[in-house]
Amino acid sequence: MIAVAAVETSNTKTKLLNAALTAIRAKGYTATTVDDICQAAGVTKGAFFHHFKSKEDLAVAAARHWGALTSGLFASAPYRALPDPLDRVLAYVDFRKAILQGELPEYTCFAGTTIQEVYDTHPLIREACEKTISDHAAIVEADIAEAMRKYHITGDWTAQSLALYTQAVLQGAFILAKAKQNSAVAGDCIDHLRRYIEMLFNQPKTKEAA
Amino acid sequence: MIAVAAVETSNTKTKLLNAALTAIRAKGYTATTVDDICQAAGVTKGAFFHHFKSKEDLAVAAARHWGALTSGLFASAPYRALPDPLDRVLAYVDFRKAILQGELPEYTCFAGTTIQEVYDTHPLIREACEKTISDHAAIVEADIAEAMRKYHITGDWTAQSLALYTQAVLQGAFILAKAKQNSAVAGDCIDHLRRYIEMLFNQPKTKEAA
DNA sequence: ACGGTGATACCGACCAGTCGGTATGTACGT
DNA sequence: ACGTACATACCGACTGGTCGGTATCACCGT
Repeated sequence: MIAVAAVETSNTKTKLLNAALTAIRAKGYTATTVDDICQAAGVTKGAFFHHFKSKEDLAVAAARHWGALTSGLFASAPYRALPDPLDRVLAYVDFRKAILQGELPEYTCFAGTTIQEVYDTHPLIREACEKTISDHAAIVEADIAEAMRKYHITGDWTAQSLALYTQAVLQGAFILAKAKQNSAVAGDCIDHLRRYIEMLFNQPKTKEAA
Repeated sequence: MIAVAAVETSNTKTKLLNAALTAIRAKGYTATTVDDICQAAGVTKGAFFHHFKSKEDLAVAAARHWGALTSGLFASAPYRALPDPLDRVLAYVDFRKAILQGELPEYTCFAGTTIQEVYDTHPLIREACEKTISDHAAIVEADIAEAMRKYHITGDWTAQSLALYTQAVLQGAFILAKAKQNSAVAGDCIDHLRRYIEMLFNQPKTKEAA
């Protein structure tokens, strides 16, 4: 009962959040109107402003929602179970490439897209988006750091900078995919990223290695 | 006389174009109003619509203007005179890193920023931005291809894909810089990119195909 | 030398529509 | 009775774009 009630009460809110993610990824934050989101979610404006005090407030919540969705997705991905940390890093990259399916607004990053647009005008949204990117990078960083220890890799770079680099490549790959309207160019970028990581660790591995 | 007249007549237009580049890079396309641009350029709305038939028309012109500005910048950069193509590629990367000065709207890419926002809603703007990126990448690609020939480098990647990869890294680096509001993270990304290129060209001269 | 003509560049008040946000009302579980 | 969760009607500010008008200049027939 309580659980059902909780689901019921958050249903409208979740629908708004999901509608916001899709709409903003397709049209951008400013061009997406509150009415757009309400219509996509199938609720009225009154419901919108019942759950969010402003459009900006929704965007901040949507960024957190995005973080929760993605962290769930990666935490439960099969590659997480690989015992070798380097395998996990490379399988993460492969997983990111495998995700490039469907239409652009479906696989691009809400946080990266939104930050570009509002970093200077909406500090709260910027912070929320930054946090989802940093939190995600931290997970990759942990595997990289473990792999560096295991394989005694040292260089004039850190696990953190490499983890952030992976995110930069992905974000940049999305921009090229949007520019050229095809995901193949993004896949090529991810291939380069994988090759780089293999070279850094001096041991090319095939996707089947496990 | 003719030249002076030409400069005079295009002065207002150029001021609008430059104002648009700065404003849109800082606030995004949709959030930037025609009045914003007019005020920044110090001209009236009448002048704006005398030179551009719509806001979208201005954005397309601004993208081309951006392409002209950047292609001039890189064509006249000192590194262009280096005799060795691989030196030119690496010096290009160094140059991109050296550019990371001042405030974010000053060194980020108009084309990449704008594409993220309008790729799905304004095809003409998307095309214009895509062209500036592709044209720029083509210059890098030429040096990469020449370096591959000179050093007999072959791999399961092409000069074109590596050139596009450099652009993806740069675009992604800008997103991280905006997210974290500092340019150091972008510099670290460019360091990784440089290391990758060095490694690709330091491989054994003949490499077996995978 | 000069008035007429047309083209270009620019001005700024104005308009019709849109946007984020609010005010008010209602249905309902407790 | 009362708070939560919506729904609907509406508002004022703002936006992209228009339109009638002005200033300047080159050109041209007389």
